[in-house]
Amino acid sequence: MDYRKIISGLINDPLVTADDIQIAAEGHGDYALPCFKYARELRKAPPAIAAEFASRIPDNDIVERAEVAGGYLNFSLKRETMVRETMREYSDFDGLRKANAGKTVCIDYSSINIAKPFHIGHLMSTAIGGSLYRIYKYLGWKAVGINHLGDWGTQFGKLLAAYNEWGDKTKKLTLGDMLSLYVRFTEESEKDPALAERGRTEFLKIERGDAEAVKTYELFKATTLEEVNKVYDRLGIKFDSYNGEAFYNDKMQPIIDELKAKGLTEVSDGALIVRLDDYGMPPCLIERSDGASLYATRDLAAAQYRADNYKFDKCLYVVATQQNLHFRQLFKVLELMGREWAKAMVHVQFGMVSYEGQPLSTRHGHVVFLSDVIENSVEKARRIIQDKNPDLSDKDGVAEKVGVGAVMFFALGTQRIKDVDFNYDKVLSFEGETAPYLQYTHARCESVIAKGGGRPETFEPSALTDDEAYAVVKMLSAFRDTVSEAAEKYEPSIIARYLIDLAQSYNRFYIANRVVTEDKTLTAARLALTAAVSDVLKEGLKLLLTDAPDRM
RNA sequence: GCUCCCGUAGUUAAAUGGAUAUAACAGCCCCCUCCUAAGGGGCAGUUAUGGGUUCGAUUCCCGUCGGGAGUACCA
Repeated sequence: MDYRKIISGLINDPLVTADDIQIAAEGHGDYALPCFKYARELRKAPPAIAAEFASRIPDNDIVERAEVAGGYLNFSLKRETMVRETMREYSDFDGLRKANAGKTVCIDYSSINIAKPFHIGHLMSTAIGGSLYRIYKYLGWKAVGINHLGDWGTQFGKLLAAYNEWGDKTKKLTLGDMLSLYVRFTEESEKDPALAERGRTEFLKIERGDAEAVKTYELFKATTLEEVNKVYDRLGIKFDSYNGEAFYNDKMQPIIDELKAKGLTEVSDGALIVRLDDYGMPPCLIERSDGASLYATRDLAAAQYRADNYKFDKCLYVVATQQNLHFRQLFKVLELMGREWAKAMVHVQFGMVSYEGQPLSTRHGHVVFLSDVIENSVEKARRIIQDKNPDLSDKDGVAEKVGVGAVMFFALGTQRIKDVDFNYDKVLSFEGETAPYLQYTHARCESVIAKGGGRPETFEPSALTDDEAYAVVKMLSAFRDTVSEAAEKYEPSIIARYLIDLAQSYNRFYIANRVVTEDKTLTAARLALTAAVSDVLKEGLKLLLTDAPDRM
């Protein structure tokens, strides 16, 4: 039910629209209409206007009473009606899903580099993108998850040279091996120019399709993906495409030709550029003076490929805020090329990740591996379970869910634009506004439901009109709008905030009231409320890449 | 220099232009003979700064200060 629309309809004044109705402040009923802005037009004081509106409201099934408070008109709903309606429809997404059926969203996220460690710098893109992927799917979109691999460039020639020189071919290659080979190559090639030259020639071999070189390059790629996929599996992250830089190698020329044909390019200092002075941006580099393609060229080709193959309605790039200029340039060039779909592209940016106040640096060893973070978090969860609930069955399974949840919430709990300084104290905090708190509340609900004999078939809405229960019902009624808003703003943290508020309201209810009592009617109603909270917590957490165990 | 982003309790964060700015963590104090205390309650403590727009500004606009990022052949 859209209460704003209903209330504005009851007032029935051309000046008052549904958007004017807002959620009332604490202790002022359910909805409120500030009447200040009508004062000029109606030439009356706001309180008088509020009183006038109040007097017009006919008897109805929705609004219990309308009270004037200063310049506000406050509405209290008929709680029983509100409870009945909310409990019937709080999790009904059919309308939304129908409206979104047939829409496609491409989400470029995680986008790791081959042969580089998977560290906490990749956490944000992976978590935000993975969450958005689930949110859009939940709302009925077709989502295409794209891991735009960093799998091309001269560094692979260097790595290949290093591997041929020092690599132990008898052992199974690991990501760690590749990292140390690369570091060693960088160090030794500073002293030995011949080595640097070998790196270049090895890369040429890959480019030209030399069978041996390509085979080793594929080994690097497969090895990286194999290790990284273990982390993705733990996090429940999925991709529909791993087409990365290498994939677009042969797809850039048509774009370059078109840019030239349309007169958008010029040659400057030997490089091919698109001037963007008119838009307050530095030029977009298309080709280096030696003829090689660049980042932007590849991304133009990738965008075209996605438009052609997925026919997206939206195309999201979940990439750090540092690359803001690159994406503004990219979108502008596409627009200048006349691509209608350019305005459907969004850079979903997020803040810098640092570690103990210092920027992350693979070269300086100032990194934290994501798998280590997850392992530490799961380990801490295991200790807490051992301490608090040693008889729990499937301790490892629960520890895994709680540990992973804590890490995901660290990434998804606050607005993505905020910079984050990674520290273990924060990630490993399991109290207060955290995933374990939400999981705990969910487990508490499930435990109560089990004690009460399961989920009731029917219940009496009038038994949930006390303040604590009603506050929970109001939270439940906001679930659908919350998920929609998170999708519209590309902001999973909106769901995280919401779940915290929901859990807090339920925990207050739980402390103030006994659910399972002698009173059958009351018990059924409270169990129904508990079940609803439990379901929303579970569904909501899933959207945040977190599983909620039934016991913990 | 120019462009973009961010400044809210000690700390980390909330708040479609609305009422007394809301939580969590840390601190102090309470609550398990009672459905999971990973919980609940209480105390204390905040909008960088100067203007402007508005009935009303944490929110919008301009300036200042502070922090971060980017700024031609890396991605």
